[in-house]
Amino acid sequence: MALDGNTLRTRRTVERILAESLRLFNARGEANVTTATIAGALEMSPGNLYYHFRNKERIVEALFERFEARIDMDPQPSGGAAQAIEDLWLYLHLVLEAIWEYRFLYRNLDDLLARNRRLRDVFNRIIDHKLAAVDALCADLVAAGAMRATPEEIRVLARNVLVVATYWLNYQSIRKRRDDLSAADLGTGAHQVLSLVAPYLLGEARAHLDALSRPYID
Amino acid sequence: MALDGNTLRTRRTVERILAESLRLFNARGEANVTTATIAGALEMSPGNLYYHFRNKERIVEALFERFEARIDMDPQPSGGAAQAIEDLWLYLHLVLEAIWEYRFLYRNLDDLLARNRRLRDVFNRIIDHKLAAVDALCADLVAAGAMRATPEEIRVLARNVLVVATYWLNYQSIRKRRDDLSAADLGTGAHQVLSLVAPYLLGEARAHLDALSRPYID
DNA sequence: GTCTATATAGGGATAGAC
DNA sequence: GTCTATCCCTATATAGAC
Repeated sequence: MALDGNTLRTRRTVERILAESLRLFNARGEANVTTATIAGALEMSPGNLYYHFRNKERIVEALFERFEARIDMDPQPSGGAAQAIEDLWLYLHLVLEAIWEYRFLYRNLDDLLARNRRLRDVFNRIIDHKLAAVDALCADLVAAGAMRATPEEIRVLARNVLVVATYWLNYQSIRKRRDDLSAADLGTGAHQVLSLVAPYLLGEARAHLDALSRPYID
Repeated sequence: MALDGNTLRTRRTVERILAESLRLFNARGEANVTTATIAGALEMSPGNLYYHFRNKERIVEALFERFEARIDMDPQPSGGAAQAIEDLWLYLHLVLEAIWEYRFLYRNLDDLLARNRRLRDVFNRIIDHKLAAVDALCADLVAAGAMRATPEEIRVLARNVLVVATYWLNYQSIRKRRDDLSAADLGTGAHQVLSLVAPYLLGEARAHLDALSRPYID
C-alpha cells in the first residue's frame, strides 16, 4: 500500500526529532536536554514536537528500541582458533560501536532503568544474551585448545567483560574531559576488554590477540 | 577554646542533615531527593535546612569531602608474597566498603562530575592514587616471585581493576532490583576484582587467592 | 502538521517573623 | 536557630488557532 504525502512527511519529521534528540542526548546527557531545546535545534515549535511524541520518555523509548535492534547481534560461529580470535575482536568492536552511538543510555543507566521497568527488563535480556555469547566463545576456544579456563572461571570472566564493556565509556569520560571523548576511545576500550581474556589464552592464540591489540595501546 | 551551647546545637543539626541526606541519596538517588524531602524526614522546615547549607550542592560537596577522607587509605606495605595477597584482599574490601557507604556518588557519576569541576578533579586524584596503589602492589608481587606480568600488562590490569571496582555496584543494581542490593554484594564484587588479578599469579599465591575468594562465589 | 500562547507542577531558594 | 509563607524559575505538557 502506497504512502501519501502527509504520512511521508510525518515519518521524516519523526526521524529528524529522533536524530537530533540522539545527538543532543549524547552530547549533554538526557536529563540536561529539554524538549524545548530539541524543538529549537530543529527550528520547530514545542507543540509540533509533542504532536509527534506524546512525551519526552517516548523519545527515549524509541531511541532505546533502535539501540536494542542495533546491538542485538551474535558473533559468527567460526572454524579454528585463530579465526575465533578474529571473530571475538570484530564482535567486540561492533558492540562497542553500538554503545558509542547510543552512549547517552549509559550515562545514568541506573536512573533510566529504575524509572522505566520495560527498559530495565529489555536491557537485562541484552546483558543475558551477551553473557551467553561470551561464554560460548570461550567454550569454543577451550574446545579448540586455544584457552585454558574452567567453566567457573569463564563465568566470572564473562561478567567482568560485561562490566568493562558496559562502563568503559563512563570511565573514560571521567578520565578525560567529556568533550574530548571520541570514537577513537573505543579502540582502547576493546584493548581493555580483550586484556581480560588474554591471560587465559594459550600459545598461538595469545600471540594473535596481542598482535591485534598492540596498535590500541595507550 | 570552648564551644557554647548554640554552636554545639548547630553542629548536631548539620550532622543530622548530612546523615539523613546520605541515607536518602543512597536509597533514591541524589537527583530524586528534594531539599523539602530531607527537611521533612528530619521534621525540620526547609528554611532551617537552608540556614545550615546555602544550597543542595553544598550538602553533596560536604558528603563528598567525607567520602574522600574515608577512601583515602593506602595498602599496608607487606613482607612476603602470602602476606601481600592477604593485604590486597583486605585493602579491596575496605575500598569497596567506602564506595558502598557513599554509593549515591557512583550513580550518575558522570553528571555529578560534569557539573562540578572541583569534585571532578578530586575524584580523578583519587583514581590516580588507586591506580598507583594497585600498580605498586603488583610490582611487589612480581618482585616476590608470586606474579608474572610485564609493566605494560600491569598498567592495563590496574585500569581494569579500577573500572570493575568503580562500577561494580552499578552493574549489580541493574542485575538485581536496586532495593535488593546489600552490603553482601561487596563480597561478590571483591571476588570479581580479584579474579582480574588471579590469572597472573603463580603457584602458592594463586592457590591462596582462590582459597580467600571461594566463599564469595555466586 | 505546525504554530503561538499558556497551563501546570515541582523544586530550589529567600524573606522576614519569632 | 527555627519557622511559615512565598517567590521564582524551569521544564513538561496542553489548548486551540491556522
